[in-house]
Amino acid sequence: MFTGSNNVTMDSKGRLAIPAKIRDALADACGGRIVITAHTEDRCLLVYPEQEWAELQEKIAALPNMNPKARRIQRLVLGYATPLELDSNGRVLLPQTLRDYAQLEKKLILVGQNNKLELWSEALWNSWVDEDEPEGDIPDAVSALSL
Amino acid sequence: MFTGSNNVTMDSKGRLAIPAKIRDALADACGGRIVITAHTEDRCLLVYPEQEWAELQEKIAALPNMNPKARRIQRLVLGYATPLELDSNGRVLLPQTLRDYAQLEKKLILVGQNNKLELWSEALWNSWVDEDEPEGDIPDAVSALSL
DNA sequence: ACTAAAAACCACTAAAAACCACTTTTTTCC
DNA sequence: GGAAAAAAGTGGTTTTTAGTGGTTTTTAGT
Repeated sequence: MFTGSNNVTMDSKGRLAIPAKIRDALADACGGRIVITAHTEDRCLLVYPEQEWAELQEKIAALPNMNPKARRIQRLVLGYATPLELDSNGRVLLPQTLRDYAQLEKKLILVGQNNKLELWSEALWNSWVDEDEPEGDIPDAVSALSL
Repeated sequence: MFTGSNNVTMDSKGRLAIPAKIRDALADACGGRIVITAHTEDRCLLVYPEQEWAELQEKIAALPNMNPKARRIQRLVLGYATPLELDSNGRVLLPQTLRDYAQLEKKLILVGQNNKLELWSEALWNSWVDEDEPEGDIPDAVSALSL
């Protein structure tokens, strides 16, 4: 399980060093075989261990694709999904299209989210943290929460 | 299965180099024999392995063609469908009518969508990605999703 | 038969992948 | 607490492969 956040840096070739602790967790979870894709609701990337991804991929592929909302999710999630492996120094090379989608530059934040990780541009992460509370319905499960 | 997206360029003759990884996947799936046609809901092209296309073609042909929506789908999908082969350098030559339909210029994006690929003009892809969320019904299967 | 366009072929350039070396930080042992 | 060793992170170099552009040959149409 992944928790906690890390500052990471992307070099000029788009290589990203995975922090050693997360690297170990990934080695346990999936032998370092991961899939990175787009988040549909925010401009950030999702990092999945291979098996986690396989389950999600099936669910997404099964959505009714004449529905616009479902088609949007399919296009983005399947369309950006890229299997990646760590190089000999524990780095991954992020494809240009993923860098573009999440507006990644040098300074990034890698955020643990239990079964996956999120990868944000530091600037977008900070402005998301500063954002006002979202409007709209609050599900019962959220109202019932007690931190 | 096709996932992930690639920047590709079309040269002045309308030739399009298929990225090596996708080329390999296509070689497995269909020996490089593909069919390209129009997408009915967006101005982009669909790239199918031969067998996938054969199945789809039957379904489309079987639609009730007194219905306007069905007739539209038939005209576009069957009408633009073109079998193509890769040249010795792994490129396909896109017919002018397909280029026109999808407003393809030099810079394109090739997007994996599991059993097929989508080919977009980079400009149209970017404006689609930036578009607001679609209105309308959200299927239960979508609401229940958790990325 | 001649012209024009399209297909096949060939050569070069550029980008990606693998490799290697160095710097900095952390940990352990004295 | 300090020094040494190990691990982690960073950057650059080389090699290979993929992508790009141009040239020639064939085919088809007039």
